[in-house]
Amino acid sequence: MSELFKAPKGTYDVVPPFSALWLAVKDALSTPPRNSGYGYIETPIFEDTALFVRGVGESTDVVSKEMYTFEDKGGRSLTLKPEGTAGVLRAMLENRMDRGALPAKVWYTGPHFRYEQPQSGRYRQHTQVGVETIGSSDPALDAEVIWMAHHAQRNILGLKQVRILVNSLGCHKCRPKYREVLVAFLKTCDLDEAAQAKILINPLRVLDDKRENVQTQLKNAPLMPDHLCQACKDHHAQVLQYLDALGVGYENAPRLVRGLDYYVRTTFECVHDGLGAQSAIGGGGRYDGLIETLGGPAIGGVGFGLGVDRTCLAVQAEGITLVSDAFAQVFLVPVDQPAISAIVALAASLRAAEINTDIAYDGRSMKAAMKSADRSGAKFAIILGEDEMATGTVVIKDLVAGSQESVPVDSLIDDLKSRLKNSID
RNA sequence: GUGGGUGUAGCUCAGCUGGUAGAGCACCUGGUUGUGGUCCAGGACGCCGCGGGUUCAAGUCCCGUCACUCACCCCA
Repeated sequence: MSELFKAPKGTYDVVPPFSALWLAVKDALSTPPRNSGYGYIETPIFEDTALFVRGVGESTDVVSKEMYTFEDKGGRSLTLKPEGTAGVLRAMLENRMDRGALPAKVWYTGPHFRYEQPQSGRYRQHTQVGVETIGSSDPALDAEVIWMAHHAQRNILGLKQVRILVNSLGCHKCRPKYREVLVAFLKTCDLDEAAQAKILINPLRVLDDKRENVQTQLKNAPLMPDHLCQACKDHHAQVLQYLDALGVGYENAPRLVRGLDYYVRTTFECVHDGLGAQSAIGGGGRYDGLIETLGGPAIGGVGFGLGVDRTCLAVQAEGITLVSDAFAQVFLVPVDQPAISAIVALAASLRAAEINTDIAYDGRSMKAAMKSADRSGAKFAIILGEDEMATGTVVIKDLVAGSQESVPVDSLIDDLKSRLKNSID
């Protein structure tokens, strides 16, 4: 026997029973956008490398060292998408969605790829549910996006240990001025090489350095919210006011910075306190200016990306049960060989009637078949043998109560439907 | 990219100071006539991550490597 293959480093398989949770989480995260006027969009898993270089920003870690870039047989440089926004905006522009009714709002889900050192909650392939909106600078839209994340996490999934951190990063007018003030301050600090390098690339990122010796030095650092221009200040105040009105509990996080260069004004991150170091289960913000950078008109946009993998971890960390582990509602047990073909046919008709049905295979003993029935999580076992075939009946056994009775096979579907309905109440 | 930890049956793990492998759970089969979840009996399943070295002898020591894991960094 030859050696088994393993999933590539930093990747994992979504398999039962975990996959049921996975699907439920994807469904939950996409419910608010589906209820808020967002259309579904699906874009290629790879794009021209230049799209990310220009869109996400050359100075970001994502672009400078984490991209899966390759050349295809036609000599094109392509990159597996490391984040969702650039590709979706490209598609919206290419499909002229900027010319129609604005704002245009879309949601999407799919895998993203980053060449990183794997760690708990950090993978080389991870899945996000995201939204992007273009064509509005209304702070109500910023608030809507944040509310959707909050609603999905807090209300639909029932997560309790999530916090939403909100900040404003200013705009292309006020940020450069603030940046100078910040750099001047940082130069007075005693920082190591890594931090010094960040001052040159993006000094704001020094602010969210986790190391204690760095943080203590930054105690009196100038903060962006205190240096916003009037327009940004007004916008931010509006967003916060809407969030209050919507009942979204948030924390002001004046040091929150995101690693993607395109964010402007509103920036937010959803962190979960039960996850260890990789605590961000979602994040997003406004990216006015990015659409122009990608060749589109001078219109604004806001969006978010919510991590499916990390949200699953959060759900598990809180011990929340979203889905039952039952694989079937009804399990068919043949008593003897002749009953097997009858079981196969009966299963098909129950399944066609949308009753979740499974059967025993391989002609094993009835005891083994009953054991499988038990394990399937089904509420009822249907037993069929010689006697039943002769009389046109089947035996329905309630696997929880242990009771059983003989019923006519003709009315089985209706019978089961009412029994299943009753057992839910 | 930088550090720490771990790598033994499907899963969780035991295996003391080196002498060619164990438990629990899970799985399969039985416990006479067509019945599960409890119980009893039996059974199958291990290149002890991989490669090299030391040794008469290595799961056990040394080196390397890969993978997993935790943290920095970064982010979902």
